[in-house]
Amino acid sequence: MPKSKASPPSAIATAGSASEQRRLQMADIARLAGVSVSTVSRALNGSELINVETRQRVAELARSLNYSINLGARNLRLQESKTVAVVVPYDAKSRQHISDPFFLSIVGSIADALTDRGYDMLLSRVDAERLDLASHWFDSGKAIGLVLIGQWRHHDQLNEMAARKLPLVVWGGEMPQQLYCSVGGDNVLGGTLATRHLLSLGRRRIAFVGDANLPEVWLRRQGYAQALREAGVAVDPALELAAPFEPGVATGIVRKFCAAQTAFDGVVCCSDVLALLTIQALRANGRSVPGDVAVIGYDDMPLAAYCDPPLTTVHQPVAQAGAELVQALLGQLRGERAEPRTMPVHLTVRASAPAAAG
Amino acid sequence: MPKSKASPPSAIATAGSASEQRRLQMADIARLAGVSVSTVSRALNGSELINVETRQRVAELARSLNYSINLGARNLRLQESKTVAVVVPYDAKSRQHISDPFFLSIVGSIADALTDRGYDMLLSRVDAERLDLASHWFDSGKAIGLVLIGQWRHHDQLNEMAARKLPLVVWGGEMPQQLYCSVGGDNVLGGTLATRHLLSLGRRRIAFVGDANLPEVWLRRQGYAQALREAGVAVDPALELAAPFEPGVATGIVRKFCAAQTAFDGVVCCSDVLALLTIQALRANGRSVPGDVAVIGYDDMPLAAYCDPPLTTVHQPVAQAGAELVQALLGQLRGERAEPRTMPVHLTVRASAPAAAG
DNA sequence: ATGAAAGCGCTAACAC
DNA sequence: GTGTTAGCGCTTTCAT
Repeated sequence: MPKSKASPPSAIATAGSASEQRRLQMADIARLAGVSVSTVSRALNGSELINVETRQRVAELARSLNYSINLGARNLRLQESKTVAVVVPYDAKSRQHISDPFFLSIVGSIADALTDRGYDMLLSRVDAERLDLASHWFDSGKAIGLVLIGQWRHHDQLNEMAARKLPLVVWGGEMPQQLYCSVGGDNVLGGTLATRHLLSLGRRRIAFVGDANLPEVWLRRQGYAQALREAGVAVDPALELAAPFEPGVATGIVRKFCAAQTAFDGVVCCSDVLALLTIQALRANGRSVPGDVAVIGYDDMPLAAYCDPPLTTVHQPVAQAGAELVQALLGQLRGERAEPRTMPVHLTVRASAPAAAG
Repeated sequence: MPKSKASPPSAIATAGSASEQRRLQMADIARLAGVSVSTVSRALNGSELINVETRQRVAELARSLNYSINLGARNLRLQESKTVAVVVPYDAKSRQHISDPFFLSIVGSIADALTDRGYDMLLSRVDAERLDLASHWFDSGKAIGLVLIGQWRHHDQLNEMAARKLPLVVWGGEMPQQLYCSVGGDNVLGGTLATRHLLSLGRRRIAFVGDANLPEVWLRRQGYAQALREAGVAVDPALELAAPFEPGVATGIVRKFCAAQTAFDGVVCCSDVLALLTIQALRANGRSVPGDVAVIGYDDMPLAAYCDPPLTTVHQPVAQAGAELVQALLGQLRGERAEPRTMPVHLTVRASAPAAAG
């Protein structure tokens, strides 16, 4: 059985006195203030019922003793928990953690949005093959809902989770027959903008680098193919390279592709990191960027402007992303129907695929 | 008052049935299994006291209903909470969030270490000027301890927090008269290795870029100065540039420095991002890297190898960092005296400051 | 305006 | 081996 209720006087001594410091609780504050526990509770919650003078005295005492309400107990009583779980999938097979700067930026953006609204963020990783395990955070009451970063290959698992009425929002692309709420950039538009830009530079042999098993990449490829068709350029499967986001795995694949005979004068990459890998591989083969091959990245990560060459890239609305994701989740919790949301993206033109001359 | 204990039969229906789904609890499982709540509790916790057959039946039932123990209630009862708060300070003045790839890598590393040991991670940001506010997570019982990423300018606040007996570990450098437990790379060594390398390339006018108000940078500068002295090169204050980590603020400062008359042929930067900024500024001024100026970064961020030129940089032990930080924190919680820990670093040589010829 | 008491969902000592 | 019961620290109804 836990520590007995009785406690030595030293328990209420100021911080740092003893090495065995019992956590302060309302009863202590109540005793010191000469009021009841309920009064302390009300005072600390700013209840109008309590005399202003008493309220301030209690608040002052609590602050001076560094007392904070025990949120576990409060939440249990109130049946709520102001905590959202943010889940970053990782690839267990390649043992590669998802450390793409873009995903980390999204996490930062969510952290901000949650903080603004007074929520805490529980950050965890989950095997990308078992996205459904993420529901644990909800089932155990630790979090009131989930934000998942990316759909990966498991559109189906996500649909099941949504069917289970799990409060869930996913950063990713909007797919046909989707039951869950997704928030993401307009991937088709992104693919189109990048491809059109390369076409406007006179490039005709345009490669596409990214794993089309992922919904977001699949959509970007739609945009890519569409832009090519618009321009009367045939889509050539030989120019499509299925490279995953993890640099460790992608490096070899990209190098082999760039060293092969396949001729191309432009590349649309599905992340800035992939663009960087591609540029490096091209140069290693004596091809210049953007001279021989113009390269476009995706995400517009914070470092994109500081690379050499600075990356032309599809800018994703990271700053808004957090707010949108959080808003969608909280809406769902209020019982609103959570519609998927696709946000506009734009092309940020830099040196790796500069503006057309003239 | 919260929902009454009485509940309609529908409450125990399988997931996804109703839109108003009450959370399952032990009492439900107990009723369905025809046993008492304590039996369920024991069964789910794998107590040897319970009949194997009963235990499995209960476990099976719980799993099939997607039941998870309410951790809030469990923690309240057990007086523990398997949650660690990881706090990333941000610069409120410049409104710049700390998004340096290195700090994010450290967060990832901590996430792994915590997951391995069965702990959850509460990630939050705090104003770098008020690091002491981070204690809230502990005081409120949400977390059993704190991991702070970086000391920033507030060695003093950290000392106070430690004096208050807060379970706390800080990623950063070990300073004189330090009361808190720090874990970090050997910054003096890092500064020395970088500087010596530049000296070995024949460089003599070596600049140092970083804000020496930060303990880690201060230590690196010690190493820098020491290496110069060893080589009989005078330390020239004109070659020291106080640039902060935030790219937004640093960019202008670095550009001005590179555009000025000050002559230098080597630079030690205190982060890879600063190195990138420096390289860009140098090139903008018609100076080549590493030809005219050899540049060394710090951290060896994941992208360092993919930049152009790939960065020579001081490699920080990120992978170990999480494990060390977590181990130190848990040790403290077991009452062990938490000694600061300094880990070795090494230089990763790449093209921005290549190996000496021959 | 304040206090007494019940109970949030769980665990574990104590019965049997 | 299983049930009964008393709290963990808090909020809130109800009584004063």
